[in-house]
Amino acid sequence: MSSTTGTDDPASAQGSGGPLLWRTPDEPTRGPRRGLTLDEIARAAVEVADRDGLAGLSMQRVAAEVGLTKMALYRYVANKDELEAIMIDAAVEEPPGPEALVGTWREQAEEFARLVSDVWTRHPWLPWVTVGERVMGPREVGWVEAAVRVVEPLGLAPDERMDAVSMLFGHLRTTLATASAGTRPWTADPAGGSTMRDLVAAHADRYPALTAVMTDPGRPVGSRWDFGLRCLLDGFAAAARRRAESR
Amino acid sequence: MSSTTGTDDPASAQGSGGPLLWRTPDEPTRGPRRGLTLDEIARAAVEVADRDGLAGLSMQRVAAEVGLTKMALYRYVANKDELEAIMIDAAVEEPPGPEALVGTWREQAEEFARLVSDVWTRHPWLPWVTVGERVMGPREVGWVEAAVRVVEPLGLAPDERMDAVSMLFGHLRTTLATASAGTRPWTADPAGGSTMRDLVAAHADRYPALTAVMTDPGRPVGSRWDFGLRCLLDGFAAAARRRAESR
DNA sequence: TCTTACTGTGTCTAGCGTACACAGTGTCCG
DNA sequence: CGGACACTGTGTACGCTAGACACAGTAAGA
Repeated sequence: MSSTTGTDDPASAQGSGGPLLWRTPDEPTRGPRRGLTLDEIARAAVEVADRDGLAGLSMQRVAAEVGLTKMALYRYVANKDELEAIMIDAAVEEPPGPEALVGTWREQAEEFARLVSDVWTRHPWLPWVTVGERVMGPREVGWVEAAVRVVEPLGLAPDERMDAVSMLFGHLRTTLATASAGTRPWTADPAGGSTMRDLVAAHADRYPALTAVMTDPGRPVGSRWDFGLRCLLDGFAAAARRRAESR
Repeated sequence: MSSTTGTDDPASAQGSGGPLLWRTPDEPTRGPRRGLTLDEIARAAVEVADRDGLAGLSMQRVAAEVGLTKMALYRYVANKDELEAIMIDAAVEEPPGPEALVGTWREQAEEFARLVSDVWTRHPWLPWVTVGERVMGPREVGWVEAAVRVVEPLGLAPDERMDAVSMLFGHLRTTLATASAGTRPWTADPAGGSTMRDLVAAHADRYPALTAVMTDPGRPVGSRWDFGLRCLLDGFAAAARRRAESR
């Protein structure tokens, strides 16, 4: 049952994404050296995704990028999910440390949102892939840790703290995912670009409230981003006030 | 250029998801009658997705469900995206009319969230598929219309109204998408179930803030749902106050 | 009756993830 | 020093996907 089994599986007997993310496997003594490191593969995969999007990411393409056969990749990762796991943790880079976030909790939150936005804009596929049941890597957990630190001064209950962090990430994800789809954020959330505007205009009688909204000239995108984040942080502040009063 | 071309394509010369959602194509006079209606196909597709999830949804499976060959489906829809479009609009059902939402804007918002939650829980794949650049169907637009109506009394600017609606949908999506993945919402957002708890516990020194959060017993799920929505609506209220004061 | 438009079927391609057998390579042990 | 053996990378194969295309059959208009 110990590691003397000498199996082929790079993620031997552990769930996908498990050990590779959190533990450097002990190097084998026998056999040819590996031509690549996991980091190189992760970086290549990130590059492919940056260039061709998530849909263009295939074992084939990544293998070609690093000069390997498709099947040779399976010597490094157990399956595509695990590849995605390591490339996510490679793409998110190092989370901000305590020294990078200063000032009031609100200033820290705004700065944190800006930092996440930076990374997720550099890798537009990130907001799409960081949903659902996954095993997070150490760096990604580090980002969550940083977010929890930011909301700590609010004095919320532990689970409320986590909920607030979830909401913050969710908001950023929604905003950036739709923004990266080439659409204006607000038309995109459950809509689809100018087509939505046209459709609403063509059925103005059915959608009076939307028609009123659509005929508005619209403000610069910057103020939209501010509005959403401000709403959210105001909500957190209200929750904190509520909790402080009830105590 | 008129419709006398007599093409094979069901969505002739128009982008995917276009005409089928918003316009009933004129029935042909010649040739055999169709064995099915679009609605029947949409319902079958919804059933497949409900049963096997989005990953299990393929042209093959849907075709088999309605007793057709895979390729015969392409007589009804132009491609898989269009199939998804019509099945989304079939699954969301009729949006709530003005009579269904009464009381203060806050009560209406809470009721609206409950209604969306109902539908998205019945069809757990819906929160996942209603993102990104798409053409929305009439019913889906109806839900957005209803949401805009709800936030109208707040007196926000038109684009702020739309932003608020986007945030509301985004929040519900995040919450329900992660909830339907079988995970507790707060562990799932950027995490993955109990593994996250284990990982954090194993690296408590690296993640002190998270460790503090994780060791909390946790409240019932219901109060979590309340917390998030309350935060959001408090944020909207604050925005409305801000706007009222500045005017 | 003949033409024509339409429905549904069968065949085919390109691509996907991945299971498996195998050739080559390098190290440790007898 | 000579296997034995563990390891890396390759090639082949399978089942699946979306979709292009050619064809048979059917029904209505000219």
